[in-house]
Amino acid sequence: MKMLDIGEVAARSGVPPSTLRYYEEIGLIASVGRRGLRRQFDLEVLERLALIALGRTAGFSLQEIREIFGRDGRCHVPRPDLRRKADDLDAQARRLNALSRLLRHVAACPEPSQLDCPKFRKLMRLALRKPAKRVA
Amino acid sequence: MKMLDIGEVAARSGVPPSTLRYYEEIGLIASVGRRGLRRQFDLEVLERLALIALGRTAGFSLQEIREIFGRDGRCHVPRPDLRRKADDLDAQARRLNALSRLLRHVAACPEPSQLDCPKFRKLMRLALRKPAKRVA
DNA sequence: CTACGACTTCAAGTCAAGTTGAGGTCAAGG
DNA sequence: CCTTGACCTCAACTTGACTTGAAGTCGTAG
Repeated sequence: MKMLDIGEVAARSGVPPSTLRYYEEIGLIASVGRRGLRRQFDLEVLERLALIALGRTAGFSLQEIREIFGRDGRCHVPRPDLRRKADDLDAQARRLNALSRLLRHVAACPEPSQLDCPKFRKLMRLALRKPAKRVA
Repeated sequence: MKMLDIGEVAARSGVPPSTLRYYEEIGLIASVGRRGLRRQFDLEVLERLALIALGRTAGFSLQEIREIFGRDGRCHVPRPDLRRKADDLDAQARRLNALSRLLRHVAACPEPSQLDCPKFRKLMRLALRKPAKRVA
């Protein structure tokens, strides 16, 4: 089985070695062993890192990600919680879309102050539906 | 014109007074004056706070938010940048949707280890399209 | 008048998520 | 043999976003 040095993992994933060590320290990834001092990773870690990056951009903390994609590739979160998180993500996605439309409108609108533009205000009310609450 | 004490703003917005002072300090919101020592805010600040919350959950830093919805309600970001940010938001929204589907699948899938499930792997590849890059 | 509660400032503390640096190990090449 | 480069550890530092605490200032109610 092909093993990767930390440098290789860094090169392929774009995640710096210092961060990979940190992630290992907090139990977010695992090396499969050492060769001398050097950590060896197998290719699977790359998928895991991609998933971690994804979770991060979705606003999950590293702790949450560890829970959701717990070491051993198994998920230790009860199913209803997962579905709730999925709902949160959907709501969040809708907010992002609304914000996106808002930004596009700002980019296009000639109105001197945005707050004076009725379309802006309408888009904003729309973006603010679902009061933007962080859910741990 | 109705003015609000910091405590009222906190009560109506859910943002604690300490945070409101902090936001004022970094120029993210402005009070319209003082009565004695006390900051007075007008109602507009509530909309601004909602917008800030929205921006935060979209992953913008407070600095970015300040640029985008710059003091005076005007935006000081060049239009192409705004459109680029909007594109980022759309991409991000798509990733969130993919992640949501992934979570829902995990909640439903009986496969002992997710990595063994072909549907999981497919959803994951899908979620990972657009390599999840943070754009300042 | 004075006590209370809601505010004020300012400095320091906290937390997550890393990064940086000093000093050490090891294998391979010249 | 000895240098070089890639790795190692561990502690300390950084940044962003707040929070906390001590000490002080108001204005209104009793």
